[in-house]
Amino acid sequence: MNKAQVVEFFSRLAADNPHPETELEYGNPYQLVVAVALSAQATDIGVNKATRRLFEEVKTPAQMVALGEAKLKQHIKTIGLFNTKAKNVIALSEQLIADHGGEVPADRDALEKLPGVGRKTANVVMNVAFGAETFAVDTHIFRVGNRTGLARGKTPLAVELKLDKIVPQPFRLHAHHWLILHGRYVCKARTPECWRCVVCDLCAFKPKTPAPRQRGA
DNA sequence: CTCCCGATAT
DNA sequence: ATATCAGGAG
Repeated sequence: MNKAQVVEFFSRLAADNPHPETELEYGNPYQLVVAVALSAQATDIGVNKATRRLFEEVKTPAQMVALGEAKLKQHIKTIGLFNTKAKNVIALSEQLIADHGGEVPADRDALEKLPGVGRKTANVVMNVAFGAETFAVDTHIFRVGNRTGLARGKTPLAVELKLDKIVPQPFRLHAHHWLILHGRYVCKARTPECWRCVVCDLCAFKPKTPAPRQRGA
């Protein structure tokens, strides 16, 4: 995909959704960190379902530590990997209190030192909470980048670095959300819905099954 | 590379 | 029944 095509790619996704946002629910940067940490290998809908009640009583690291690991597990029991996530969230909260005065650091390296926070989660927090032009490559972006030919790589990090090179202004701030939402609702893992994709003509992927017959159309 | 792990879509 | 879901750590 050449430069003009990349611009066209994002122009269309932007026209489709001018103000893309995360679908994770949170009230402050701390809750965002927790929500994203909980979202590994789980759906945003499933995470929101659990955090809605949790975040009513827990808004700070201190309140999370006070709640305790056992009660936290009960809150997030419906999310996959809940044992390790509960342990990480408690430890992460303790570390925020000990090393950062209970605040979320606006620093990628500091974020990555938090238990349960890797490069992808740190990139999400930097982008959503602090407006940094980061590219958080999750399962959706990894798939969309490789499938379309926009940004190919064998690892999420490789795709991230590729995106950082090729995505121009004024798309850099929201590129990662445009790609995620596109991957979640159109360029799906199992059954990509190419017949209603706005960038299908720019895409390297050619579906074997055509658009389904619509009733009355 | 393996393990972690419930809910949902296909 | 199985693949997939805003991954990270050992």
